[in-house]
Amino acid sequence: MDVFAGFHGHVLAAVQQLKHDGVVPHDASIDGITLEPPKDFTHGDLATNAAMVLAKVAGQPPRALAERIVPLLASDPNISKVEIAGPGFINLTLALAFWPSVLRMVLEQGASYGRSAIGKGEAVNVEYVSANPTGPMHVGHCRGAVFGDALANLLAYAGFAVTREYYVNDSGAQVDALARSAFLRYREALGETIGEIPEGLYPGDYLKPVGAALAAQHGNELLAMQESEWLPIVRAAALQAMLAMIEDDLAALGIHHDVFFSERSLTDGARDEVAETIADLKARGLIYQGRLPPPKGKVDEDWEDREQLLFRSTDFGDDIDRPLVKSDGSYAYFAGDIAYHRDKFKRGFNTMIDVFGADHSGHVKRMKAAVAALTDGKATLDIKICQLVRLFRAGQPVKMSKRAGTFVTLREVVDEVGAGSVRFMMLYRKNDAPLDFDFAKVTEQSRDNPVFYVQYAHARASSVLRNVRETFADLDPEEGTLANSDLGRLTDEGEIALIRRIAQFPRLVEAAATAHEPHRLGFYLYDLAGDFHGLWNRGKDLPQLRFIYESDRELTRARIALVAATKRVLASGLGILGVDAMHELH
RNA sequence: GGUCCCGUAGCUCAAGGGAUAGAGCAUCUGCCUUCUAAGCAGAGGGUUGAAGGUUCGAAUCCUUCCGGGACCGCCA
Repeated sequence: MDVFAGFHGHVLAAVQQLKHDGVVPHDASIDGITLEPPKDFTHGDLATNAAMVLAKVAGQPPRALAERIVPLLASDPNISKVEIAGPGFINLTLALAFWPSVLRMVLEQGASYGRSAIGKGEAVNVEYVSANPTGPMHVGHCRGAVFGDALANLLAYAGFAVTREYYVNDSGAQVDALARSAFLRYREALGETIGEIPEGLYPGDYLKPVGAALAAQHGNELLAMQESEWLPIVRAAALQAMLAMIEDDLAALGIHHDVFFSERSLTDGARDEVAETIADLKARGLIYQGRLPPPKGKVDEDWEDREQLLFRSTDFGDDIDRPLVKSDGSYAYFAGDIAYHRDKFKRGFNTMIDVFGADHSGHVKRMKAAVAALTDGKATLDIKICQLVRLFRAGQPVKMSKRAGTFVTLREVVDEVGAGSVRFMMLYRKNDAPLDFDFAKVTEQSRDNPVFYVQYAHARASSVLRNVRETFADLDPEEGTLANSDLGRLTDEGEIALIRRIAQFPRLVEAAATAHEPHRLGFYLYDLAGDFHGLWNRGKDLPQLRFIYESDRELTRARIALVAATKRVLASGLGILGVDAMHELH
């Protein structure tokens, strides 16, 4: 829980008092009132905008109103100074005696420090990756995969009941093409010369083992069958192999899904979920037969003006209504996707998050429209778009071409720089901004490489905890024991700054989870590492500031407690990002 | 043509509607040989693409425009 939550309560109580005194109307909204650490610490430890928010309804200038609030806050012994500043901010400076309580909390709570209950156990479905099961994962899938996984971690940490889900597009032309490709490999495995893989099929070597397995299992009996007979058999085998490969690739990045939801299962079972979904929409009056205007701009040769089954998605903010059935009578992909999201809702998810690549940004409006329509607005769908990743090698763009077979697989990237570095870099940027990934940069040992910088801080903290015994053999660097140190000995500006940063962690987790923005955690960890390294560096010139200070055992003990708390928060934060916290650099 | 995203220091990027817009790199000026580790400290550097609007307050929200990217289908 937020270590500052109690102070927010004080502010609200003060406002309540003003209402009681008739200074502020009773029905005045307090929603906009915040109490948060200011960007600039010279403004104090916490600042509230209460006076500015209430000024209008109270009919008083903000600063005058602030004058009324100040005395109501000053009585708290943990608050050493209350000031009015700028346009009407009320700045609180916390008593020096407050900070030890924060450290003690970190050390006592250990891995739980920073966990939050704001999720209230609410079920959240995070769907990510969902790459077509027709081949190995390539580097383009990396970002969405890592983003979705870290977001899921973050939400779980904030108290949501998270389900990690992968939508398997195992229905449609591309998996039939996969089956035909595998069938060629099967014939190849039986000794046939198959020559070049035809255009439109998958040429990769990764289907050879699938062909070989089919040959081992079926001998040449599939050869005698019609395509309509062998295709389902080969398709099932190929899909299974592809999914196993994908799961393996994801595991290399530390990613594991709870549910693999088959698109085919929507129509393959006893019931046709897509038909039910369309009937559902029809019952709501959202389905009609109609014509769409031809696409503007780009001339489409195949465009055919025809009457078709349309979903009235424009009622929910989409740009045009969307067709659900193709001219050959089969369902459009979108119809299945709606049925899938309807299924999520039926499974109890009122909060859904889809992580898409930039190439799917066009689907956002229609998907949100569908969810709004089918759930009467009871469910929310947030769609996070991950922009492109551009690969560089020492500043030079890496050229990739699927045709030339020079595209980089996810596995290659992970093998070269390590899962931790890949994950951190993929998260060290807002999801909706493009990202440059340089192989050279992420392995560089410098401040310029945030992965290294944060890892190094954790390793350095670990090292201090290991080494303290050499000076004070009886000093136990275990968290629970350190919590009893005389933490009031920590009075240096740099030490307080570090504690202050550590104190931010819980609220940062909550803010990042609420905004669905895991990247904030990456930046926070970089700042935290910076504070820690900075303090270390000051000990270089000033031995009396060193963590291990030979002439003062109790001060050392307090400082070791600070190091342990720093290490703990670094480890927790890295854990949410899914990055290993290293105890030694190598 | 339309939709979405982006535009912030020389470069790469931060910044829950809050105060004097912050980091790293690069540049400049000093210092330095390690509590095992990346050398450190300081300085300069900005009309937040432009113009309007909303409000106590806008990089952030709205409108229009400019520039860059992604996308547009009865594919999946």
